Amino acid sequence: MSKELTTRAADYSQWYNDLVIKGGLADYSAVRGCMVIKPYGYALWENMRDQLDKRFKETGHVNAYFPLFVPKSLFEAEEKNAEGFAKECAVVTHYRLKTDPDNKGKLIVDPEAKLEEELVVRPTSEAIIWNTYKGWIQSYRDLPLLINQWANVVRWEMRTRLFLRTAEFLWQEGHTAHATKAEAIEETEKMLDVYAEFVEEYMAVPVIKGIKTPNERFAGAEETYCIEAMMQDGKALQAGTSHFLGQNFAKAFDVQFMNKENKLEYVWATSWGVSTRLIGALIMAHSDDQGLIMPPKIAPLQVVIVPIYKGADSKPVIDEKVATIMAELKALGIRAKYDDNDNARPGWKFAEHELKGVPVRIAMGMRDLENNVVELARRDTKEKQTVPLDGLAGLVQNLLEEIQQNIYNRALAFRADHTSEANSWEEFVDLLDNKTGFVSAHWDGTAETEDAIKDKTKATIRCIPLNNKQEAGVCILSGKPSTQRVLFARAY
RNA sequence: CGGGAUGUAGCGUAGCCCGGUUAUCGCGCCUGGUUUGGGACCAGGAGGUCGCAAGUUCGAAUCUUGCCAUCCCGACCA
Repeated sequence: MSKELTTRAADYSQWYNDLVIKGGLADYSAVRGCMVIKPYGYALWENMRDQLDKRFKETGHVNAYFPLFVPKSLFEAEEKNAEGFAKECAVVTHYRLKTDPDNKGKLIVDPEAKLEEELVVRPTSEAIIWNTYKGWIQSYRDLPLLINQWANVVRWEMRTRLFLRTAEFLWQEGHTAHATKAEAIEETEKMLDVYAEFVEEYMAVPVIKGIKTPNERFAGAEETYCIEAMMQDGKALQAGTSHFLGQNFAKAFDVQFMNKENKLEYVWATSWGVSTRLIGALIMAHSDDQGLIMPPKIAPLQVVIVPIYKGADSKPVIDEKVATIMAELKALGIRAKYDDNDNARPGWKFAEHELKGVPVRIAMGMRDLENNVVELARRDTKEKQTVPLDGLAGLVQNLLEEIQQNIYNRALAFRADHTSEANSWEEFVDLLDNKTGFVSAHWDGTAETEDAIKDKTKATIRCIPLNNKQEAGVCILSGKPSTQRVLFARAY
């Protein structure tokens, strides 16, 4: 079969790629490091985007759109931010092509059409946005400014992976300006909560909320908050970040406001983002060797109905019954499809919908029709049951909720199983190598130790969990005193 | 970007070492028929710049060089 998947045990990376490609989420493109998001994958993204967008708006944000290009002089204004991204920027240097005089039918960059100032293709939009905010903010009455944009960004990565790290990706980036430090920090934390709630409740992926160490901090931020998720191979994935930017960008772009006391002050900033990388997290957190497993709340398709018929006579009878079921499902807002394509037989359809991760499948044949029942199958456990037609829609609705909860619980249990405490270096290394997952251990708080641990084990500090328990201990590597444990893991 | 591997029809592949008729097989696709409760069967058919570009040769899927892409390991990666 061309649709055969690599198993997780055989080759986890290949399994992941197979799911993305064969599950119809995305395809490789003609551009290095860039992918085509196919309709099924995009439908998933749209569902995720719609939920997030709703929450952003509920928390007082509005959407806007800023340019793809950032003049180099603006880009370099905030030094740390510029430095952090410099190595992965695509840069536009010319604005015209012309026909090659030496090679008919080919085009060359017109050397006459060199831009006076290079344009950086945004790897993130702080620079262009803060340059704009300068003109929008004069008074405390203009604050807070709470803006989000849905956009694409480009980061010229050396090594790319479908959804997890592509040269171009889709995301949202919130950029807010506040009158006080406290309010900006509150915003940073609020948006982290929005992310955590969305990822847990809709994507059914449990996350750890925490803050990054200075080493792992966003370039130009005072503090980076993050949510960290765990994949089925025990590796961590940063699922979203929310940054408290202090006054760094306000100072770099000279954004000041007049406060109530008629004094000029620099504004306080935040930025926060999640990307199509979340789709990678979704895949690796839930799916199995048969294919994708979509959380019902954001699944492009929640229910698929497969007719089983012998001869042309029975099909119209089934069609009629299914039309009723479809109407009932749609009345409850359930995304359902009647897969009556005659080219494929039922067994093929079952396998295909399992590959695509459709949460619930309903099969209906004459046998069922006579007994007024259908076969109801759930993707997460592969369990099948025969249920009466009466009250089917309600039952399906409950089942969708149960599946959502079940895959969350499953991921949570996996994470619990793969979260350990290490109290010695030997134990630490052993856990990372053999148990994988998060390892909670004491760290002396220095960047040197953090780097040394990374060099020796490839594990990084994923975060210092919020509201972390304070306890005296000694650093796993240096033996120096420590006041708290931090979460280590190998990560994507 | 460094090391390794791979690239032959939509997918998976044989052939490559040791150059030589019309590039192998399976799945998928098209037509017709029979089918349909876990990836159907029969018959007929279409589909190939052998990743791309140069080179060596009378002759290149096969040898050489460069490039591109994917995977693995590293570096890098907010």
